[in-house]
Amino acid sequence: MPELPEVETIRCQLEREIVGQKIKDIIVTDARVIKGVSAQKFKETLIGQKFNSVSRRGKVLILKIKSDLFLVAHLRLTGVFILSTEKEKFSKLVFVFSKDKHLHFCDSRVFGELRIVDDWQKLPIIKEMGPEPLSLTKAEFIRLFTGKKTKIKPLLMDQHFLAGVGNIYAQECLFFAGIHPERTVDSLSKEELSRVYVELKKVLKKAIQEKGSSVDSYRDIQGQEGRYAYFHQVYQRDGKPCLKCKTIIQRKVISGRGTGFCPTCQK
DNA sequence: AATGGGACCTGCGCGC
DNA sequence: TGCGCGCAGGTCCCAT
Repeated sequence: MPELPEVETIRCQLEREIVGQKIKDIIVTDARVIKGVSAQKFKETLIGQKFNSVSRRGKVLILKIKSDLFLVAHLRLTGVFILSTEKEKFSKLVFVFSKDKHLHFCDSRVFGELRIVDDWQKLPIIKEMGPEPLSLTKAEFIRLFTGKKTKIKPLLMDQHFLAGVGNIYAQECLFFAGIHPERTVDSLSKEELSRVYVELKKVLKKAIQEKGSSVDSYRDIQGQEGRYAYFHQVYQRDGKPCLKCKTIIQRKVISGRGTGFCPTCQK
């Protein structure tokens, strides 16, 4: 499932591969991924246009066409962009740039969405989104968390609170910070919060460097797997020994989400 | 204010 | 080998 590092990887690759490319045709095989307008209207609006730039806010991709025309993509759980002229599994829609340049939007669970907007900043998901973790200073991060009574892990994943962190990176950063995912934020000392800040940034940066975590269907736009799953300490490692202390990693559902943690390393 | 559960959707892993 | 069941998960929405 794509979180900030995966979406950033895709952003960067799309920027390189499709900016300046003219959309010659769009083939829609499953119109459910198009939100807000009909497939016909979607095609009419985009065919003949060029992508100008690709940016990211949280887990949302913003493909700029003109100052008042944007394609906004949310991959949700299983959405991927794949650059390929072959038939692709779960392909829902293809942007045709030329005979040898096709961009598929594939999504096995069909939760992902593509929409056309004239101002992406007006979208509720954007307006209600918390700050970018990689742009926050330590002081801002600590101020943001201070006084919250919620459990730390669901708060890290709350997009209204902090943008881009999902189930993988919330778990991984708490492992490195040595914090139990069920600790309430107001029980954390400044020093512990500071550790969460430092480890979150480290984990996100390292994951971007490794092109994300390929769990589920996530691939980069060339169809390559991200390598960060090799570095996972707790995510989907329940029943296995902790890589630091050999204690068996536990799994617990916290606020409805499966959560792995080391009962020895995380207090 | 904060938490919980359902809905959306379907591939996949598991048990038999 | 094949079938059926239920889990997983990001986000939104409603209820408590």
